[in-house]
Amino acid sequence: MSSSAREAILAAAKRTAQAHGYGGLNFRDLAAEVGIKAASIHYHFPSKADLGAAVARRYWEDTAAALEAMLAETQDPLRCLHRYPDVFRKALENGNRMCLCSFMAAEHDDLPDAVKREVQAFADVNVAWLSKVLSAAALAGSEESDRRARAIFAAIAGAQLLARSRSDLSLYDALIDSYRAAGLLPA
Amino acid sequence: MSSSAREAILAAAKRTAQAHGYGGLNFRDLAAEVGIKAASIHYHFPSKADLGAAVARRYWEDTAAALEAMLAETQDPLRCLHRYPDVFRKALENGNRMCLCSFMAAEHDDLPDAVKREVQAFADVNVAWLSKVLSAAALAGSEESDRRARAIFAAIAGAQLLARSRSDLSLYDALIDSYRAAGLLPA
DNA sequence: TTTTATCTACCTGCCACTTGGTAGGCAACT
DNA sequence: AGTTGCCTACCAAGTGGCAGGTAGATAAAA
Repeated sequence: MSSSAREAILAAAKRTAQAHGYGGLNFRDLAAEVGIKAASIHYHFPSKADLGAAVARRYWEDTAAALEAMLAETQDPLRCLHRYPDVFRKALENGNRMCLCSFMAAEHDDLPDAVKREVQAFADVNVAWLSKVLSAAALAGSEESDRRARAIFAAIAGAQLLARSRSDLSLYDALIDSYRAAGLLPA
Repeated sequence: MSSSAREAILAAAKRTAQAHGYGGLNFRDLAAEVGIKAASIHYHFPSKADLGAAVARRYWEDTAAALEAMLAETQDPLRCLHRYPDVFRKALENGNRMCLCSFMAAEHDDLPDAVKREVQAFADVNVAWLSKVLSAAALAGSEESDRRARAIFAAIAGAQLLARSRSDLSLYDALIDSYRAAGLLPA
């Protein structure tokens, strides 16, 4: 396997960044987790910025693929919309982690430009998908669906953040319920 | 002035933490900003955890006072509710910063317990105030108002996070508008 | 078929720098 | 005399990153 180490590094870095952010990434701990030496990571990712950008890029690529797969599978926009919060729920289930790009959004001022771009791409991917699904479900006009999509994305990110700060998964569920009750998400 | 340095440290630490989080706080830079030496900060705050907790505590105390003042001044719950998003907008206006406690919520796993407690207190203060105002405006039953308050708080935190990641203040305004259009916030 | 060269993927060892924190001193005020 | 408030000087641990080496695979040249 030529790039198994590279994949292992990406996977470990993703897990770490979801719990400790970009600033929490460091070559030594990452190397120990993968089972190689710190300097070897520089072979695959010359600088920390390269690593961070690669992790964030992989993150939104995976998310985009998962969302498209969900849509292709169910063929039901409303059902997809209903399941969308589960995407963010999974991170909380997995050791009270959070969306890598939400964390990095907070760290915005300290991110290399290449990383910032990937973080924005994650938001773009989510908003575009939500907008498409909202339109398909005929829940909003094509102009309004874009703004609604952004609102849903931001609200869910906030719910995840609040739930994480309490280590309380049920709080996340309650917040999603409240969004539905308030009309932000379809009931 | 006995505690002017202490106050200056707290103020500088607040500004820094709003842009770089708890992890971004460091004694050297803080001292330089205040005009004293790094070691001197340890006189006022023995450890970084003490400093972080003090900053977070002061943050929610100030917020609580500002919210109560707003309520006392206008005497109009609906008007207060309408102005609530401005509290979070101010951080963005001030150098694209964000709520100190939202940032620290992301850093949850790396926070000393004392800091975590103050971060939670900030959320409690906001939710309690919102809940009170919602009830007073007769917009929700006393049970429902609590859940609605949490939803509003989380959604606004998410909006701030997203707007910050784009350095786009108008995006924050657009998101608040969308929340109103969707019925999460009163129009 | 042996030799030479190149590439991959990793290693050891080091460097300059930053981190939070400590020890001890000193001058002013009470 | 004791306390307050700050200082200089230092430290151990950790940071990202770099220079240089090496074992093994591949492949072209002799």
